[in-house]
Amino acid sequence: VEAAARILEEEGHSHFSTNAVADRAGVSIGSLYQYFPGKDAIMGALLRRETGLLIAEAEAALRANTGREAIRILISASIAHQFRRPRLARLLDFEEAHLPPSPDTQGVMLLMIDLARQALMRPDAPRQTDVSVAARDMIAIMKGMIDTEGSGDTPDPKALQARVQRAVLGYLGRPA
Amino acid sequence: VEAAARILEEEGHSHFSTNAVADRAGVSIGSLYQYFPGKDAIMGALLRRETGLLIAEAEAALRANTGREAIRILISASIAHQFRRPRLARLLDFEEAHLPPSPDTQGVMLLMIDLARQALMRPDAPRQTDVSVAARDMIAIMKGMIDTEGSGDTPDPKALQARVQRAVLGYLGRPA
Amino acid sequence: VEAAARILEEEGHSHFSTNAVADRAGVSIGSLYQYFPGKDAIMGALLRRETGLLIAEAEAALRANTGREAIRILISASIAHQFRRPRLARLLDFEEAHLPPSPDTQGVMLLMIDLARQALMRPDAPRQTDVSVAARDMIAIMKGMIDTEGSGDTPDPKALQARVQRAVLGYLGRPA
Amino acid sequence: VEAAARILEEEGHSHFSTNAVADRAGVSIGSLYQYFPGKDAIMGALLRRETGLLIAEAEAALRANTGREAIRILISASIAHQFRRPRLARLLDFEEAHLPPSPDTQGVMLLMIDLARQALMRPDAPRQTDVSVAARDMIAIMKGMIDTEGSGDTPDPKALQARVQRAVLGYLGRPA
DNA sequence: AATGAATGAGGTTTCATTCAT
DNA sequence: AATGAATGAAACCTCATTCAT
Repeated sequence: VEAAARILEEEGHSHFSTNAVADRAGVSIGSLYQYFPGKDAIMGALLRRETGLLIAEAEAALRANTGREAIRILISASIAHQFRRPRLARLLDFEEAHLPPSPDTQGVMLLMIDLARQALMRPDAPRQTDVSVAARDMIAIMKGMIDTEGSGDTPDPKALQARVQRAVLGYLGRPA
Repeated sequence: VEAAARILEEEGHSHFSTNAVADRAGVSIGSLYQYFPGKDAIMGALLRRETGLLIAEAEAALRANTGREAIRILISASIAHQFRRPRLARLLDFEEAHLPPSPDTQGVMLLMIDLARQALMRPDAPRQTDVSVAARDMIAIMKGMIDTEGSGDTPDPKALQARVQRAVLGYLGRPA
Repeated sequence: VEAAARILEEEGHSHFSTNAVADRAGVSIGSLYQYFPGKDAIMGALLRRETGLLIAEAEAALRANTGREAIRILISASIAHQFRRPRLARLLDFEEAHLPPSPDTQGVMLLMIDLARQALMRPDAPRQTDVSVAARDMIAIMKGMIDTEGSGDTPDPKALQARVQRAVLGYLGRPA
Repeated sequence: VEAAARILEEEGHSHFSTNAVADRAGVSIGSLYQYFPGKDAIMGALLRRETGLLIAEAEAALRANTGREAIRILISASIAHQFRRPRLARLLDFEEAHLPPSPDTQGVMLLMIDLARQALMRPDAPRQTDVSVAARDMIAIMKGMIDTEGSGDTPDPKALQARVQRAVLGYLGRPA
């Protein structure tokens, strides 16, 4: 799985082949197929591994004391996720969107939206006309900003966090 | 080029092959190679063609009377672009981000950011500490929201325009 | 198709691969796939080609003047088929029996049985209690004897014809 | 060996792999290779095991009182063999014919022919011009009919025995 | 200028066999 | 004696590209 991750981030989507993964991992192609039923399964395992930490951190938002705190956690979890392995995170984002839907892999975006919705229903959160739509927009804003910053070459997580919060709270605080 | 577009939006990335494009276009593969040096060149031409209208519409922002009007135009141009051919726009977005960077193809994002910057420098626009950063964020927010809405199945350009404006103006109007 | 035939008869079933066929035919593997959609299609084409003459000759039985003459024709067509390319005929027999059933390829045996039935319904043919069963048995007897002789090393079509006729007429002439 | 048999008859020739056999047998692939030198050896052992009973029953023909009785025994032994495990018998038939010839495995047919010859030399058997040829034809007829019936879906051993006897005795009783 | 047959590197996957444990 | 992870040749097939016509 780590071999797959490295190929994706260092060589890009088009060099991601089962042979390349086996080579990188230092095992034979036959061994690769003893642990994964096929190419997609490798992608799937990588996706699950990479999103695992994001999900775990994002779910900490559920245990926050306030809605604003929950939102902060969602943002910082997303930023941390993106900054751990920027190129990889972006490529996997695309895979997630274009893979055959499955509860296992397709769900990160939906889960994030759901967490956002729960945060927005806290009493201290800015009241929204349609919480579902607001949650979706919120995640979309975060994603857009974090992805864009991630592709730049002078990433600054601290500053990014401040700006994303500004955007999200600006959106939420403004009447629809 | 139109054949390439149709294959992408109807059959997806994995069916996009030079032979398929030639077939769709009703010409021989040989002829295809007399007009394009290779597969990437076809993608590039499509990318330029598709972003052409977006750029033209977005540049109308330069001729707006006010900064707010310019921002509205940038947003509506982006939404119109996305809604013209939703699937195609999303796929090309990915290609744009992952193709070998070239001034020709990678430039749309940069151009949009530049237009946003000019809009933010109008006297009536909300004053920003760092106009370049704000312009980049603004475009990132737009992109994020428009892309996400585009993947849903009940797209509503009018409502989307309102929400994107809410997000952008919310961000811009809030102190950094 | 001829390359496929030669591989089967000279090297056997286990050496029959798309690469081997392409090699034998003196073309690249890519070219092979421009003419056949897959491995099975090559087998299918070979099967049709090889059984074509058998069927044509066997159908001459329909135009025979008497039932006995029709039977003679069925036998001689089968023998001629087997003696043209003995090993190939035997291997294709197996393929026919084990390929996914399709009217195109599965039908030879059934067609032969049907022709036999029509022959048995001629007025001069030995009367049978159950013509369908007799026809099936008749073809089975022919097949068994011709296959066995074909795998020997001193094949003698003339003598074989006489013996198969003896077997078939012996069976038909004997009360059930 | 029984695992091999089950795979062949339940899943067919294409699922017959050493790993599958080991799995079915509930042993490791390593253990399999301690008892059999290779894949072919497994096939060979199965072939010998399956033909063992056929041979034993067929050899009872030697102890029959009359030639006609011996012939009846040969036929019923063959039918019993086919009906015990129809699909398996047919698949092994093919293997037998296409494996590298060896006295061990290729011999069943020859043995049957020899038994038939001995039966034909009994005083009460229909006199034949060439006993060897007649014996070979006799076995070929039996094989052809039994194999064909075996591939149908309404097998009836009793009726088949009657028809095979009719064919064999019809052949033997008719002047060459 | 147009054609499309031909090419072959390279992709995914299977499976008979080995060998360190 | 038993295990099963590891191997890699080889199978099927695709597709970007070339080039003689």
